[in-house]
Amino acid sequence: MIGDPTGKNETRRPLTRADVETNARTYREQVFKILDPERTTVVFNSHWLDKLGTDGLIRLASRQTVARMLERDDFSTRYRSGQPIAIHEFLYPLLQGYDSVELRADVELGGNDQKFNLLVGRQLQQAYGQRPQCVLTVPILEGLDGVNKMSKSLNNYIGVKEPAAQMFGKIMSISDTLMWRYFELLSFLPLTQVEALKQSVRDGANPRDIKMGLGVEIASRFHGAGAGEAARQSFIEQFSRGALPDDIATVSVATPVAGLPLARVLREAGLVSSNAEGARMIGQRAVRIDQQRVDDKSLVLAPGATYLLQVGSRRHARVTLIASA
RNA sequence: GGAGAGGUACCCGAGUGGCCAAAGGGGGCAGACUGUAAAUCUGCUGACUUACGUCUACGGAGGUUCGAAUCCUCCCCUCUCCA
Repeated sequence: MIGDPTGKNETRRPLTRADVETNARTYREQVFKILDPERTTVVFNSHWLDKLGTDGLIRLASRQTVARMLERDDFSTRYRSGQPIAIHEFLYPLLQGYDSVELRADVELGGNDQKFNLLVGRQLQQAYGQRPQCVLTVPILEGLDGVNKMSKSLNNYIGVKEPAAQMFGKIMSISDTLMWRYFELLSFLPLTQVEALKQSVRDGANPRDIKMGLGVEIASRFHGAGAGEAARQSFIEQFSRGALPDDIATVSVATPVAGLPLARVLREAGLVSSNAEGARMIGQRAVRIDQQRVDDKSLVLAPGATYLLQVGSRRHARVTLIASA
């Protein structure tokens, strides 16, 4: 119920039990996209941490010093700059390290931002008379923005459960520079081949096409080879030729006989978050009905018809206006 | 425990009685240009309303005032220095 303070330059608030359970469910779904469920055991550290009690916690805490804690970069930064560090944040690495003790871990895998926590695990294992685990860290992948690490809360991520077309599209949206980083960290291509691709771009190849290759590889990995190639095809259809995606959501909107202003229809269809935003989008010439650009904010749509509505180039819905009493 | 500084929209940050739905920047979104790249230019960026306008919002609760982000009281929180 303690969030990892890693990388956060601010105090982390404790999570509720319900938060943890929902998160765990999601993690499980995601990780089994990659790991074999038959050969995987999922354990909750609450099994042993709940039993720890005040006594155990104090014993555990006695194994670690404040000086050592402050070696950690984000803690020392915050400490020096006078920002608060709550005590429970010190507990996090301790408890995570204790997991290694309980599991008698041989290897712990984590992002390189986890190095400190992983090393605490080694130290605690030694303190409890165990052979310290090996620690394997991997570089952290930057998110789609190329700046922050990929994270859901920053909305700069590609989800492992997302449809192939969406994965492909997101890969295409990253910058040409960032693409190489994704090649290194995500692609199974040997680095020598990645280097060869870089050279080909320097020799005049269109980076877009190289990026498509990456998109196919990623989409295929989670959805099968056919799906990756199909994603590439529909991407070309959609964006290079201006065609529409084929998986447009269909929505019904209850409409009074007198009709509903376009901005509200957009809101009801979930294409914008408020009527005001809808009106703004219309004003900015971002809205299309049946492929026709609309800039009349006072347009009212009558019930009984189905329209293809678009906001910008990425938001579409097929909307049926159903007469309501 | 003592002294001081501060809490403004997604973030940073200006604003010390009306011209404030609140400067400026960042971020985001949209348009142009493109390759859903980068760079650049332009616009938008609280909600409801076709609109006039109404409501909500400057840490919280009260108060002063015709009128408060701005003044007063109490409370909460953060930071700095000292103990």
